[in-house]
Amino acid sequence: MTLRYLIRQAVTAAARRIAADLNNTLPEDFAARIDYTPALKFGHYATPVAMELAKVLRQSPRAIAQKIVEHLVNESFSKVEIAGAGFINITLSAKGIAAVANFTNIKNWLNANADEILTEKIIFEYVSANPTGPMNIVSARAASVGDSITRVLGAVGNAVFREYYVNDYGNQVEKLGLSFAYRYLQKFKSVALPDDCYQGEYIIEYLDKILANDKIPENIFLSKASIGAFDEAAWLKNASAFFAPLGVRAILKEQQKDLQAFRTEFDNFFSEASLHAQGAVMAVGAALAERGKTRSEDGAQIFVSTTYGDDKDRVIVRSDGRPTYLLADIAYHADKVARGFKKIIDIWGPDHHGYIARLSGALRALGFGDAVGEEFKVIIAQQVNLLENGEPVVMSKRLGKFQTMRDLLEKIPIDVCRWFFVQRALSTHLDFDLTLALDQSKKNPVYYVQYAHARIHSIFREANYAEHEHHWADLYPYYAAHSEREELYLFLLRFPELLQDIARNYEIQRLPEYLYQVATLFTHFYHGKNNRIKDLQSTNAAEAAALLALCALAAQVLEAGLSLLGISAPQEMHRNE
RNA sequence: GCCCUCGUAGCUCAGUGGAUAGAGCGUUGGUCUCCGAAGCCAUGUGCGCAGGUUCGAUUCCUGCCGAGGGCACCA
Repeated sequence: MTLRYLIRQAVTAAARRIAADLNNTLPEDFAARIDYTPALKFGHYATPVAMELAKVLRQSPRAIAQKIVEHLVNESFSKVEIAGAGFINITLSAKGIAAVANFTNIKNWLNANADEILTEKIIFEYVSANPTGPMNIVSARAASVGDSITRVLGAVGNAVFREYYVNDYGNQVEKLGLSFAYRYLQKFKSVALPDDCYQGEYIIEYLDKILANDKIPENIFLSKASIGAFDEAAWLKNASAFFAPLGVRAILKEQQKDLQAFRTEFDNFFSEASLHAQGAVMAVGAALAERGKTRSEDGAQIFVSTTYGDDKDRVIVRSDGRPTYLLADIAYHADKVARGFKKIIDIWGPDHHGYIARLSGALRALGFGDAVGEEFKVIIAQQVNLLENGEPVVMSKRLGKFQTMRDLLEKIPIDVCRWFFVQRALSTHLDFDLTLALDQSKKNPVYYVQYAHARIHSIFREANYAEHEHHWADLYPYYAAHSEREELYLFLLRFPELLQDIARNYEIQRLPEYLYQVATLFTHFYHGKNNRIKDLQSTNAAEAAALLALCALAAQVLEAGLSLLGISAPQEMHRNE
């Protein structure tokens, strides 16, 4: 249980009783909002519930607050008072804190709090870059954020399945095959690469690997002899079809390597082509038609997405009979529903935001979302601007400039990359300052947080402390009334509350913010005159032990938090100069 | 034309509708006989403009101004 949960239960119960006394009933899902106080002098937590209920209960906020305060006489609270227009400020007693802090290890505590939020079977799709080239910086951002959010979702008790959708079907793949074919042909003949082919040099690298490792069929294989007289158009067609799947495979493999280097794991790579092969794509089109959600126009089949708030209806089967990408995507998401997921969350690139209305409309047309607890959510990953010395970096590989996820990783340490990407809300444009990430590394927030963690371990070394279990529930008397200790301790106890919030709103940027604050509060504690553990060890061993336990809690929170962000928590820091 | 994101301190940005709006960088000045100075302390008259909803708006809604991105029977 978390402190906030304890208070919410008590305040909500009090509010219900007061409403009942006034012959009023609060909605079933009513729960009092519990906030943090701006400063400890106001208490530990605060609730504006009296002000929120003033209208519905037809009483003044202060009158309601007064009644709630009377109902909150409870051994868990040492002080409950009204402030301002009707805030109720709550100070927990040592007993109340002990009841919550009765864990001996932060990870056990996180697991024990799973009942405080709705835990669901979630499928989380992110990155899903086209298998037609190296991954770009937005993919790196989506990888960092998506991976961290899934770790948080898991940490608070959800079953999360991480999936990557591979667009290994359609025009783009055909173009990829054609690009390989032309690059192969170019080895024997001077021929220009068509404009609609992938221009990147990486195609040649992958081609050379394929030529070296795969068996090339006779009708595809080229030599100086065969190049003399042959049907180039026919050959291009065959060669494209041959190279396309091999190209996809090779590129996907490289993407997976990059993702691993980015400390991003997936449970599954889902092939779009497999949906087409099963007939699932056309089947879902038929399902939409059966439900009366489509119409025909010029031989094309059109999904009436305007019924669901879209700007215009969308083609799902072209007039030539081929399905559009949208229909495949609908089939893919219908497949997620069929697999039993209750929450479907996607991170998409900035060019896909127009797709949200039509896809969520299609899911609703198919019946998903009618049941309580079913949810489809799309988070748009906005673009990333790379800056160097304050100037935008031109995104052109041809000019030898910076562009890919791998380029980034080669230049910037992974811990810094991950931190920078999760530091800002995914839905906002991000300026990634390479100069700041590198040159000002000493002022880099990620190092500040890691440094705090390393410093705790330095204390452990100095104090000859061996890590073991602690019973923090009994130690609050050592922390109360010492502002640096108490602020640190109470802030650390918010950790699971924060993770629950992130699991609900996906705002991962709050985690680095919190960790930075933990590092700051720890540093304040560390510099406190009465907090010198080394001195206390000879004068008051029990107090020294209590402070070591506080340090251990801080270290556990920092380590757990950094780990959720895919960032290392070193026990010693070394400058690279 | 429509859609998305964003206008908060000199700069980069926090701030799930609440009590004196916060950090970092930069500036200036202090600070290592002391568990790590990647630290600490001091130093600041800022929510683009106009309405609306609300007991209460930086936060939600509408309009305007400004910045960036996106709008296929491509994927």
